[in-house]
Amino acid sequence: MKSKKKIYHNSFLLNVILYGMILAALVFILKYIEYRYIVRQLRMEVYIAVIASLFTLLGIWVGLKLINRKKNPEVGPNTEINQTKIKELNISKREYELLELISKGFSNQEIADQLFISIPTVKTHLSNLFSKLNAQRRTQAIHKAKELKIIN
Amino acid sequence: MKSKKKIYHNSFLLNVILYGMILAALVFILKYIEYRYIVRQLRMEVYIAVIASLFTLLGIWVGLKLINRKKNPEVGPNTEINQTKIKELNISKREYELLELISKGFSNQEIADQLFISIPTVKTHLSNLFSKLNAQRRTQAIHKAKELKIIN
DNA sequence: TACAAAATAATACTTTAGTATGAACCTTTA
DNA sequence: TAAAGGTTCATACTAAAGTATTATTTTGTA
Repeated sequence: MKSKKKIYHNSFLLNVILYGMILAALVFILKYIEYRYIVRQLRMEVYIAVIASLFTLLGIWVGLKLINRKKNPEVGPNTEINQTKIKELNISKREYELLELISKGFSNQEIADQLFISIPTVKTHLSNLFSKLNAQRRTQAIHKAKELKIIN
Repeated sequence: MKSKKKIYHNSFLLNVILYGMILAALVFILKYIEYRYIVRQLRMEVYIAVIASLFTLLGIWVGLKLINRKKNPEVGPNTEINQTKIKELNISKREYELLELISKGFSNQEIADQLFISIPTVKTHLSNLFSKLNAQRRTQAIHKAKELKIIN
């Protein structure tokens, strides 16, 4: 969390510096054009058009950067998990853990191995979970859990 | 599909017209400022700064509009179904139907009843489906199918 | 400390799920 | 028409999954 925020902040600073440098470059270019056009006594309109175009492009670039900063946080199809519902259904920590594992397609044996518990224990947890979710099968439990937004 | 494209096209035209009008307004403002500053013999830099600021803002606005056009299509939590992958895996129509049903938590018996077929037929279809998805269990098949974005 | 809830486990059993094999029946297409 | 692919079904298994009951151990908390 903290490191993520820091990175964000740094990239923001970086962009500000980049923006400043590009601005400086533009001012330099403008000054150069100004010098040439004043010396040659060309039409003012051309000068204005160049300035307008350059800064419009700069604005577009800044606009895109701004949007990207807003877009990143909403990336990811993962729906927010409904913690309230989990507590409402009295689903324990361990039961929820098992729920996540069956949703990933693991068998009772695989779950037992991963959590260092016996198969009977896995079955007990799942049996309790199913009754809390009012499900008869693990597939049904997974489906209901997703509809209730308690898993992704 | 077609109506959606039309709406898109129309809103694009609308934005172009809006952009044109704002551009015209800006040019008018510029001309006014030009007139005043030339008449009063003020410094060129101030004039340039005003132009640059205005067109930068214009650019930001255009940039935002461009991004919004790209952002809208990705609205909606339902992921697009990967039809190509389904064909790649040689999953038949019936097999896909069964896949959808097991993902909704139905048992073989319930599926047989819904589709007016026998349980052995359900098992045959699922067995073939599992081998195509390289899955050992229905829960695993569901999980893999979701990862491959062939079901929601 | 004592109590409640949670986690763990075992046994015995029933029910589903999944595999393997073979076969009949339709369409579609070469 | 013959071949191919898809759908259907059956039998006979094996392997998981799920239920019910009972019981021990942890753990958090009044």
